[in-house]
Amino acid sequence: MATLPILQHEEKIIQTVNQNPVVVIIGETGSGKSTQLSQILHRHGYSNSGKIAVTQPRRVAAVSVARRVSQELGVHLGEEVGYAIRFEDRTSHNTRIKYLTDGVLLRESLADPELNDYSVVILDEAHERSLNTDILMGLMKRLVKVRSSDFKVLITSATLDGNKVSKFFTDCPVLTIPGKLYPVEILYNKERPSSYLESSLKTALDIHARQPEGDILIFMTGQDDIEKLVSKLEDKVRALEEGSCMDAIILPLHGSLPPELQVRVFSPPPPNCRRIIVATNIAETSLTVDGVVYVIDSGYVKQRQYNPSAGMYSLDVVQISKVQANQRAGRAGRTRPGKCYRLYPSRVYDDEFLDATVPEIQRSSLAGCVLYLKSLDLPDIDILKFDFLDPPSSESLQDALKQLYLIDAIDENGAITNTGQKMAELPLEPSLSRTLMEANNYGCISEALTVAAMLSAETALLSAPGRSKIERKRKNPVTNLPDGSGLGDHIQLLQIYECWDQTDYDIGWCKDNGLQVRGMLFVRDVRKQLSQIMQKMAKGPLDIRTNGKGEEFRKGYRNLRKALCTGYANQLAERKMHHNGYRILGFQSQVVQVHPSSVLKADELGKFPDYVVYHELIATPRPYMRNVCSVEMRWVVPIINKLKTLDVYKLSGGVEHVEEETERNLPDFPKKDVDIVASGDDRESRIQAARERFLARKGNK
DNA sequence: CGGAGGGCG
Repeated sequence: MATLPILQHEEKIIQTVNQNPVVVIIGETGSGKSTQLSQILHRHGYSNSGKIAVTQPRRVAAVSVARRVSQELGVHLGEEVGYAIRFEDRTSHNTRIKYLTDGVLLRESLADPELNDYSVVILDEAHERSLNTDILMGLMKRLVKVRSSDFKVLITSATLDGNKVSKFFTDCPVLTIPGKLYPVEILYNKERPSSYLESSLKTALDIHARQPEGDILIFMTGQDDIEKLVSKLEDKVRALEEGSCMDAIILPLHGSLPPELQVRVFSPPPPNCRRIIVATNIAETSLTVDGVVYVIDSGYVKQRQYNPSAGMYSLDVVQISKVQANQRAGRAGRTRPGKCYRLYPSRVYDDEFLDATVPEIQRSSLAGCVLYLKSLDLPDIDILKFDFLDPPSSESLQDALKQLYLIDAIDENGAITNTGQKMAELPLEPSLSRTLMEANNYGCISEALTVAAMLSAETALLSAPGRSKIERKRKNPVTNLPDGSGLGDHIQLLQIYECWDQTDYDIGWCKDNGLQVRGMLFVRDVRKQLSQIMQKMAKGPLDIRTNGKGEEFRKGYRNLRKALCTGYANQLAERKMHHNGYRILGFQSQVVQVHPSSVLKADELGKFPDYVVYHELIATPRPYMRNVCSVEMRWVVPIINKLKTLDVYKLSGGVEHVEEETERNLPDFPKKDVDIVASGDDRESRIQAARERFLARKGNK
C-alpha cells in the first residue's frame, strides 16, 4: 500500500484541503486517487461531521472501488464504506465513505440541495466531463459559498485541463499526484493514412512479426470497422507460416457484444500467444485490459451530438482530443514499458486535436438538465446564466426551454409548473415523464410505465449478433413478437413486454425472441422504480398491474397514444401531402423519414398516418425518426396552438437577448399541394388559419 | 428502406 504515490503526498493534501474549500487533484493513472483520497480525508477526521461522498461516472466503478476500500479498511461493505447506484443502496447509518454514481448524487441533491449529509464531495474522473459531473461542478461552486467553512470539494482532473477547472473554482490550488505508469514510447505516422483500417492492419501485423511479446490493443470507431479488421487480421494471421512467429488470437471488443464475449478479454492468453484486441473507446475508460504493451490509435472516435436548431442527433466520426489520445496511449504502460502507434502525424496531434473532448453538456439536448435545475428552485441561480465550466450555447438552452414549455413543464414566463415539478422527480427524459403524468389521467398508467421503461433500455434490448436479423423479424410476421398493431414502435415495445410478462418473465423466452436478457431485466427494474415513484406522488393506490391484452388493446391504445401525444408535444411530425416524408413541427423546416426499422404500418393506399410523435431524430446521415407512434389530428391541434403562443424571449425570463426569431415551421402547405389526404377537410382550414396567425405575429415583431 | 461509440437516474 505504501507504494501508492498518493500516500507520499498525504500531508500536503491535508494541508491544502484544510486551507481551501476546493482543491483540484491531478491524479494520473495508477496514482490511487480513487481509493486513497477518501481514506486520507477519513483518517484526518473529515468524516466526523458528515459522510465523504465520492462520485463515479460509471456504476461498476462505484461498486468495485467501494469494495476495494472496504477491504483495505477491513470493514464490511455497506457499513463504514458503502456505495449507492441506481436500484441498489448499500450504505447504512454507519457509513462514513460513500461511493456513488454522479447521477445518484444529483438525485440526492434534489431532495436536499445543500447535501447536508456530506462534509466532503469528491468528484472523481471529472476530466471525462460527463453530463452529470458537469452539472455537479456547477452546483458545487454554489454550495461552497452557501455552506462555507464546513464543506470541502475535491475534483480530480487530467493534466491538460486542471488549470481550467482551478480557474472555474476561483483559482483554487492544483495538486499533481504522479501516476504509476510505465513509460510509453509514442510513434507517429508520417502522413495520415488514406484508410486507417488498412493502416491498423499493417501496423498490427508489423508489431506481431517484429516486436517482443505483449498484447496489442487497437482503437477503432465502431462495430462495423471492428468486424472488418478482425476478419482481415484472422486471414493474415492464418496465412503466416507456422513457426515463423508466435500464435495470435484476435478479439473484438465493443459495447453491443454480449457480456460473455466481452469478458474473454479478461482471461490471459495461452503461452506463446499474442492477443490482438480490436476495440471501440470502451477500452479507453470503461474496461481495462491487462497485458497490453502495444496500442494502435486510429485517432478517431464516434461521437453523438445534438443540433438544437434541428432538434436532431447525429452520430459522427470525429478526431479524438489530446486527453483521449493520452488516455489511449496510457493503456500500453500498465504492466511494463509500452509503445503507442499513432496513425497520424504529430502535427495533427499538436495543431488539430482539441485539448479536451467537447463535454457532453455541449453535445446533448438540455431539456432534462434545465428541468432538473429549475426544480431545485435555487433562488440565487438563473438557469440561463448557470455557471457551467463550459456553458452550453444559448441556442441550446432556449431549445430546452421551448421543449419544456410545449410539454407544460414550465409556463410562458419560464417558471416551473406543478406538472414540471413532478416530472423532475422521475428518472426519465422529460417527454416520457410528461407521458406518465398524462397517462395517469387517462387510466393507462400501467401501459405508459411499460413504454417508458422499455424506451429507457431500448439499445440494450436487441441481442448483438442477431441485431439485423431482429430488425427483419420486426417486419416479418413469422416471428412470435407482436407488431405494434401497426400503430408504431411504442405500442410494439409495450406488447413485447406484456408477452414477456405473461411468460412470468421467462429468460428462455427472451433468448428465443432475440431479446437481451440483461436488457429485459433492466426494463423490469426501471418499471418497478417508476411505479414506486408514481405511487408515492399519487399519495394513493395506483393500478400499475400489467394487464396484458386488456382495455387499451381493445380501444386501439387510444388513451396511451393520446398520453404519448401530450408527452411528445415537442417531438411531433406531420406527413407531407404527396408522399411518406414528414416535416417536423416546432423546429427549423426539414423533411424526415420514418426509420426503416419501424413497425409503423401504412394504410391500404400506402400512406403513413398524418401525424406521428417520435422518440428521437437521428441523422445517419439521412434524417430519420426513430420509434414513432401514430397520433390523431385532434390531439395535435392544441399543440399547434401552443406553438403559436411560443415566445422564447419570455420563456428565458426576458433577460436573455434572443437574436432572431427562428422559423417555427408551422404547417403551411404550398397552395399547389392539393393532394387529398384522409383527414383533409378541416385540417386544411386550420392549417391555413395557423399559418396566417403565425405570419401576423412574425410581422409584429 | 439502415446501422448502434460510451454512460447515467
